[in-house]
Amino acid sequence: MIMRKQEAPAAENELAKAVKESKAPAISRAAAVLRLLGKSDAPLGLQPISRELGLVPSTCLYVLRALTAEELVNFDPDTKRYSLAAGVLTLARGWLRRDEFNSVAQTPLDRLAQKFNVTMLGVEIFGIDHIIAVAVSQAGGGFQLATQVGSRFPALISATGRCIAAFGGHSEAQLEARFNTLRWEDPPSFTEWMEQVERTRTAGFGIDEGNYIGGVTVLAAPVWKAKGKPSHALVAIGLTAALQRAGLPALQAELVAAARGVTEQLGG
Amino acid sequence: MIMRKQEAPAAENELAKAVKESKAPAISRAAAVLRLLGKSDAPLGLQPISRELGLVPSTCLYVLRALTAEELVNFDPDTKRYSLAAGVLTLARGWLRRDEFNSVAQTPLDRLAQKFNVTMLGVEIFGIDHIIAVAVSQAGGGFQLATQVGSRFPALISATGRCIAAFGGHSEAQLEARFNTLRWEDPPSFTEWMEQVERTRTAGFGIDEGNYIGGVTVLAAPVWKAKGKPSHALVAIGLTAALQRAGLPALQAELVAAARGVTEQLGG
DNA sequence: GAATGATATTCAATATACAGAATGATTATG
DNA sequence: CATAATCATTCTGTATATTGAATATCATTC
Repeated sequence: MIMRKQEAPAAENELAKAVKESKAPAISRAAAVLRLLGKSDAPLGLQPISRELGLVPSTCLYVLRALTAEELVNFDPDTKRYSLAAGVLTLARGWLRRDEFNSVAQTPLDRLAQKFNVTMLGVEIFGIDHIIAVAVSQAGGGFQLATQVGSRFPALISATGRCIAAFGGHSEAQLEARFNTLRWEDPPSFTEWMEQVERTRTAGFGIDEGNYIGGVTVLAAPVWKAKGKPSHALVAIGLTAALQRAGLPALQAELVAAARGVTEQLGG
Repeated sequence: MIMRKQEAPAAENELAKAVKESKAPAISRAAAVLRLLGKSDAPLGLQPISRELGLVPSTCLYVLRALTAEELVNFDPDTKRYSLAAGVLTLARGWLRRDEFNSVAQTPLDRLAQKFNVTMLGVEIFGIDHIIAVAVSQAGGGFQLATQVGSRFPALISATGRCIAAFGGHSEAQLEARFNTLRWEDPPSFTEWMEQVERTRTAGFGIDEGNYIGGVTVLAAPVWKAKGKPSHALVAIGLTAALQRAGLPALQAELVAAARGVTEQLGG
């Protein structure tokens, strides 16, 4: 009996390509396993992992064992389930310690969060594909948001997206293709959005008023590490109503000024 | 001409062993590279990396390329230097999101940090070898300490060490061997220390008064995820003088109570 | 500015990591 | 409780990842 594979799980195709093209395929597999375990809400057994990633179980087992030996993965011998281990935190700490943007941006983020009682993010931009929150500051203490560091978002979403569209040097065709994949709570039309992008270019900051999340306003100002495309952005997030009381124009001005300050400190 | 290798760098021997014994040696190499880049204060070129880890340059290059493709490593084409990339943050976020201890412990940590104006840590215990800070709370806002998540310490150091010695079920010979490798600012003798360990066993918490760091008092109370050895600990850190004013006995009692509460929530 | 040293990168032979089948171990089911 | 079904794990031949030498590229020194 001959059967064709019914459908390939999302992660499988990319991974297969990465494995083929790399001269160290085990590393691509390992990274895929780590990401899968990071996404999963519960520890996973060998089979679900290998199935989801399209890996041969025996190969997958060796990968998991190697990762366990490196303390990047935890193995529970009773349930035979795997999960991320605390070792990944140590790597993250190494990154935080050394990232220039992170150390330079933290102070202004804290200041603006305090002054305007908003949540502030510093994000790193990865082309037109996605952005990652690399620094967070939140008024009122609440430490739970610290875990948001490392969050990934589509590049073109919300206020940061308008900045990337405005300053990233991408063609309108590219932008539209990407734009159509986005999920908003209250989506703007592409032409509306392009107008806003145009305004972002002249104003020097992007604004999202309830598109991404209803009742929430997001501001973003680009930061340059070097000439060319912006490498990072400073982001302010607050309830639309509260922001209007706190003085939106003042926040806009200070956000842009802070982004310019960070850019200068980074030598951009 | 025949030459013997002069001396093996610290990391090299362990790595060589891990590579030999694993069925996925590329993963051990990748992990070693990531850790090296995490420790380094500046981006590194191919040669320094391969030299330090005892890897063949071409192999090392392939490892770095694979890690770069996975966005765990950044490559600067101008300087040809490698550094950690923000991808490691995303992994860490996956861990933080899902770790049971982390989510259960954060609230009591925040509460104690506020009430006694101390820095609170939640640490995960990795046998007699080392511990990793997995949660942090600090009074007075100061966000810079958030980057301390992921820090590694020797298991037997300071107050946590007394807990691990008291409840970990290790033999005195094991303990003494490890103890002798520790670095303290004001080292206790082994017999002094064993007395303190004994007291820790009866009191249910460990205390370090200026041994680890002069003028700083550290308290630690063990947390059990399952019967047997403690899996985590809650740690309070403060200036000795300030702690005495704030009421050390009260903090001790509340710390032990909090640890017991966390243990219960974890089903230990 | 030529020459030297160091570095990154490609290339071809081979030791070995990996795929797939076979075996144990464990859990579900009638 | 027996039997099936699923899962984790060991085993073995082979495609290939790794190695070490060769080449290319860059920086440094005289």
